[in-house]
Amino acid sequence: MLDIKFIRENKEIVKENIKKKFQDNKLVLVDEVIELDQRIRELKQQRDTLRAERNSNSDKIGALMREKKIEEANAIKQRVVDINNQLVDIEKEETELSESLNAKMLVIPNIIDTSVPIGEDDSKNVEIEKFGDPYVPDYEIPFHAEICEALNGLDKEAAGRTSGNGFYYLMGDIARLHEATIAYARDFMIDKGFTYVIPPFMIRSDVVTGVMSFAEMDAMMYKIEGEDLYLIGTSEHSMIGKFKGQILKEEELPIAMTAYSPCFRKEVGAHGLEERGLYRVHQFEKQEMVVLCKPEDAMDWYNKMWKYSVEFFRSLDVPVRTLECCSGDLADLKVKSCDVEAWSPRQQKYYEVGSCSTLGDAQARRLGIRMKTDSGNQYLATLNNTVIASPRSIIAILECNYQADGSVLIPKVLQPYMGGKTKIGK
RNA sequence: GGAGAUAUACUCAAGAGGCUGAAGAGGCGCCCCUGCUAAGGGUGUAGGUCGGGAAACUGGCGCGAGGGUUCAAAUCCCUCUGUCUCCGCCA
Repeated sequence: MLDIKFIRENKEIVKENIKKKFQDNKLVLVDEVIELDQRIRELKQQRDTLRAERNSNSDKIGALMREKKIEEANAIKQRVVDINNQLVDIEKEETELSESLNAKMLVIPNIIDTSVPIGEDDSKNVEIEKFGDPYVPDYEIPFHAEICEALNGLDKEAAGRTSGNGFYYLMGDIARLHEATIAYARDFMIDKGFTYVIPPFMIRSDVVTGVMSFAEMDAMMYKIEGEDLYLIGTSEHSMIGKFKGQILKEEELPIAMTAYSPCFRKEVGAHGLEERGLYRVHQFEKQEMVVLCKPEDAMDWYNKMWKYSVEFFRSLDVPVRTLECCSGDLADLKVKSCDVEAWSPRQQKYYEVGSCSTLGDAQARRLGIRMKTDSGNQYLATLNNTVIASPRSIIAILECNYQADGSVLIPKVLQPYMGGKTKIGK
């Protein structure tokens, strides 16, 4: 969400930005928003003048009542009743226009960074850099679910019976590997100076609607029946919700947190979950980075954060690349975003394991997250990035460490989290 | 889940329909005394947020949130939420 003042003063920039995102159908919104804003401010003036008159009259009534001048007081009362009647209409129009303004403001996209490549859809995303050698062994690597099953580590059939498609039982060393990656990710981020946080895994509807659109909500969120609670789709929901409506002190910033949470997603419209796999499932666990900082520091944090992801996967010996999101593929709230993709020696291509984004101050403006400064309050920048999402991430570990004999070597950094084990299988 | 208490500005805290943008204190500024620390006295000061204005200034809103009653609500009524205490239940 942009600042209405910014739109007023930078109409052309906002329009240009919409074009860059190939959303020309939204161009009309800019002028509509400016007109609405103009009209609303006029109404506000009228409303406030009337209210001021009412307030001063009410004071007079109070004074007259004390002096027991009932007649005079009653005459003024009638005047105030008239004012109140006028106010009803003005306030009604103001509310309607404000709602309309707000709805339009929500869909005007955030101003993207000048460095964002221009392109219509994800086919125009740009590979930025590769890290590590995308190695392909001379023996065949099975599908990850088959590796797991061969190691007695996965039962999707049973999960299908208990919970349906998109669920899984992880077992034995595979379950332990899953948990080890999360624990290692947690400690990795703590070492980088991030504060470890375990947030609520369910949030109320007012928080949900604050952090996402209704369309996203329908497609992602599970609702608890009979309660005003939703299962979180990512810890970002409760982590950003934590600060909703808060005014922070400048000296508290930046706030760099690494949150653990299970994540629950309906994945409606994901066109059928990949049945045998762990790639897209309804339930997974994630270690996340969430940063709140001053707007001027956002780009530094952004660059730091995606590099942490790269460093993290490289410490597991998984080759990765960074893929920058082009303008058309960038969500409306985002200023800049890139995916970190892991190498799959089986498919011989990279696939997404994490996503790093800076939202500028748009998310904070929407949620009222501010910082107190000497010259008034300022909206903060918010950023988020995946450290690791498992079980998706263990696909990379399994494939990259698969041996010809069917066993899987455990990356050195994970071994302490696996009780010293160096491999899974014989 | 039951019963009760409570929610006021950076903090503590008064307030019970109009004279309250909100006493008082801490805090903060300046001055004095003392002087290794701690403390004491005097004096001054602001207050959140959204509009209008070049500015001085000015208006609205605002006392957990949302509604309602009233000419007028921090104060009365309703709903919701958080926190605390007790009881019950349970990882």
